[in-house]
Amino acid sequence: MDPRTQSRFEARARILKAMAHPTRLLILDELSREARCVGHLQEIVGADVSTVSRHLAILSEAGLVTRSRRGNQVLCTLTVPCVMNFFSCIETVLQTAARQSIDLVG
Amino acid sequence: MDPRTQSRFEARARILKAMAHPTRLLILDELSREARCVGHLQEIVGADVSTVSRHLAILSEAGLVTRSRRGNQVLCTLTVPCVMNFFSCIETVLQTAARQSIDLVG
DNA sequence: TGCGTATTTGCCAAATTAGCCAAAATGCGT
DNA sequence: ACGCATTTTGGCTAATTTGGCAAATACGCA
Repeated sequence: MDPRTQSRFEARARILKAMAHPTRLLILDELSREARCVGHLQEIVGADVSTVSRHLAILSEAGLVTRSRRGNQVLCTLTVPCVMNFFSCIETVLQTAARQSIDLVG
Repeated sequence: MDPRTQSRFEARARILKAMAHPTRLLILDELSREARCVGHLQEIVGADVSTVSRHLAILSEAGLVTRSRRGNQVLCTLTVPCVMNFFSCIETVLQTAARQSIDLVG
């Protein structure tokens, strides 16, 4: 395969991989409404702060979230808001799957 | 956290996780153009057939691809074409990241 | 039934991921 | 400089993912 094509798919996969975790999706969802500091996100997520910090590092590395110091704390911002649009499509996938299950049963 | 919210994010994450692999993205990309059998996809991917079959199983389980027997072979179809739309947004993420790198250097 | 082609599954080793605790940073206020 | 609040990193373990080979399965055809 064309190595350029190869690396384009790898780049895309890296971003999807960064999103592909319930906690990280929750974080993205929250940040799509408003920029938040790590502590706030931790409350929502309900896991160890270190865990949340690691998730944020992953999102940051993928370019989805930007972290900036605000004195004592770190403010997290969604860099590319459009990522949330994808979920309307995702829902379609889920609904299609559900409908097919119903078809099988009925 | 609300368990209903929890499981909604888990469902979304499962789908993203299924997409989050270069080979599987390549397969989805190919299928977005035309339905293909496993052997054809294997040629494009260039990995062991068993590996491709496993990737297809993952995509199928996520509800992204449907597999149906056509005599000797298995035809793979993209169930929800809109998944490919996401990539325009992904490209935005990549470009934003690239632009920021340039800003840092320049 | 037996053969050849197409696809899936069992099994295994290597690599990656996720989560927590403890420890280190980072920055504010005194 | 010191204590306090906030965030990140080191180190560890358990679980998951990936990929290939070999074996099994599914199907069409003679």
